Amino acid sequence: MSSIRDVAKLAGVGVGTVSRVTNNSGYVAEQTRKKVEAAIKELGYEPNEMAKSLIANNSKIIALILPTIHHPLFSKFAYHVEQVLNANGYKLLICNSNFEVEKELEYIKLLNKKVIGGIIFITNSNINDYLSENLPIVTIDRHLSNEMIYISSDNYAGGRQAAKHLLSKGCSNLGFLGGFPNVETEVHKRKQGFNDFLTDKNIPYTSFEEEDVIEDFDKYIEQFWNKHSSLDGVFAVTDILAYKLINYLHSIGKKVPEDVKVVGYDGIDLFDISQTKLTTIVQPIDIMGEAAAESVMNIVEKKKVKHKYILPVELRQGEST
Amino acid sequence: MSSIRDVAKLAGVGVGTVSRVTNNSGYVAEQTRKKVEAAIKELGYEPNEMAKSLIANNSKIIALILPTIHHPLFSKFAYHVEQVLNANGYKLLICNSNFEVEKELEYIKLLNKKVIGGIIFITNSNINDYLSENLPIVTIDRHLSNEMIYISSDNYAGGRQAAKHLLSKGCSNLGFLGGFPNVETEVHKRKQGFNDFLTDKNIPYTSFEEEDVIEDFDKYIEQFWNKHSSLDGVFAVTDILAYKLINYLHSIGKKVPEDVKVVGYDGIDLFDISQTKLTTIVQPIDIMGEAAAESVMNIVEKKKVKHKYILPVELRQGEST
DNA sequence: CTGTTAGCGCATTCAT
DNA sequence: ATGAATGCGCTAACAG
Repeated sequence: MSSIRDVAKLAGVGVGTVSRVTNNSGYVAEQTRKKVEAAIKELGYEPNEMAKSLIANNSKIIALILPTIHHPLFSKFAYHVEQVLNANGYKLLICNSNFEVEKELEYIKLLNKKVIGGIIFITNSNINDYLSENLPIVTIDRHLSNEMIYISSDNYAGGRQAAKHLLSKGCSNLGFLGGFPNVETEVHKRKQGFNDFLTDKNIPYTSFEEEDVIEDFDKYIEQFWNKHSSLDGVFAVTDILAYKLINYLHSIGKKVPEDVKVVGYDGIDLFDISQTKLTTIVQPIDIMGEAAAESVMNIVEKKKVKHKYILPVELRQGEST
Repeated sequence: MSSIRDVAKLAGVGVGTVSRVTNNSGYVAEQTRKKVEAAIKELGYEPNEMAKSLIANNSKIIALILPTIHHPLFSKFAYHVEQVLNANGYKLLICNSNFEVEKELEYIKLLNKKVIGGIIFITNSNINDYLSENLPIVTIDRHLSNEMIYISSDNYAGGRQAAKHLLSKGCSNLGFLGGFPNVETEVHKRKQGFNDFLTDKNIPYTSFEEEDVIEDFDKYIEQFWNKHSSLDGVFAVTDILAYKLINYLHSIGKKVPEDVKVVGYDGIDLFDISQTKLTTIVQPIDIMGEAAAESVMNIVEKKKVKHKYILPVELRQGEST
């Protein structure tokens, strides 16, 4: 690979001039520019980005830390993040944390090592203690500190809509199927919205959650139904839980939506893979990804950043209610 | 952020010594090492990776170029690639090409710019002309040149198995539902295997493919069925096509597998989202990801590399046959 | 307008 | 065993 000096020599100019040409900065005579460009072409010269970053003391690489990229919601999110970043000359690094704090911390270190310039963070870990203020980090569905930018869908409104919808469909025995709320995330507000809507109307409902993470989801669903088999309307906190519940109900001879109606949350894309279209609260995951990308870039470039994005959700009518 | 000089000053040693400590290279007295390590801790020093890469003239970042990360097969592949890379101190960059050649070329340039050290490539583009030999590139399902390493599942065997399976299930009117084979990829061998198995036995079948990429997949499926509505056994070249076909058949009142049996190819993960489990040829996408990651790393580190990985597939019996 | 030079943070000789 | 000096490829400041 040829360096800036090779180009300078071939073009018969100084390295400063070459730098000015490749960066379109400062003055350079049209004649000289032509000579330099010719030399660049002849040598197939490409500026070494490492050297540039070393001087600029920054990196145009953004890391996306998430539990696993192998999840339809996250991979769609990642897609949109990458599209926006790339349009602005940034690159996207992916880290599957698998919920391991050590791996998350490792990537935070890359911030100091200047490998990456910023982080978009989807996590349930308690990493507050490890984070100093004013780090170029954007979190999703998580309000870590007052300083930190975060983005989420309107979980609270979504919970309310789910309750309202189930009622409007004639359900009288409502239930909430939650996950593992061991950490305080914005996702809790789904339940809160659901609860508040019903409580305001003095309508009782049952709730099922599990403090400890359970490996076997099918067992989890079974436990849920064994305890609450009289329900005729369920709000599942994620689409995947909703689908699993529907499959379970079918397996025990219950009909959806006739016997039980189910509403999910997320709006994951299915590529026509599912036969029953799920009624669900759709997050604008594309917009969320774009907002996340723009926010990190703004932090990195020290521009103004909105501290908080709460994006509107929408109920999509499917065949499960 | 503190630099190596700050550490040297605080520890009362030269920068060379600090370098020797952080890299565990050369001799350094136990006493001195302790002093240096103390200084490092006190300052929270992290070596600047940019500077290291500049000297080493390499990058421990690998790029994965694929059509879109928002596809269940690719995102699973990416997951496993990242796991292996990360275990070896490498990082993974994601690029959604959306089938655009320009974007693919842009990332190949990053190789020269030293931003990345290698590429794992999933593409249909004709990029041969742009690629010089001996680039640290591994391709998936694509045999670009004799020099280039490639990895794929045993598409040919998969095609044969699909044909054999449909016959064994009693189908007598077989069809192949293909995609857009405008470029020569290993995927063609799925059809070849299917064809050869049937031709050997003198069993006729019909084939449906489209040269130009069609945006509307549903229309594509409809066209297919309108032309070949007498089929009772179909091998769809991908799972997604298979699912779309099944949904279409249901919509026109056909029963699967009673009226028509369908076999797919890929074995994409569904997280219990689908009710009908598809019978399909399962690619070992996890192993493929791991092999891809190991291959690029070996190229980057100039170790021995196997030129070709053809990984075995397996038919998974579902409810669609 | 352009050439020269210092220095980004680090690894690596080379004396000592 | 260790400190000083040199240079990786580049940008920015400065002199001309």
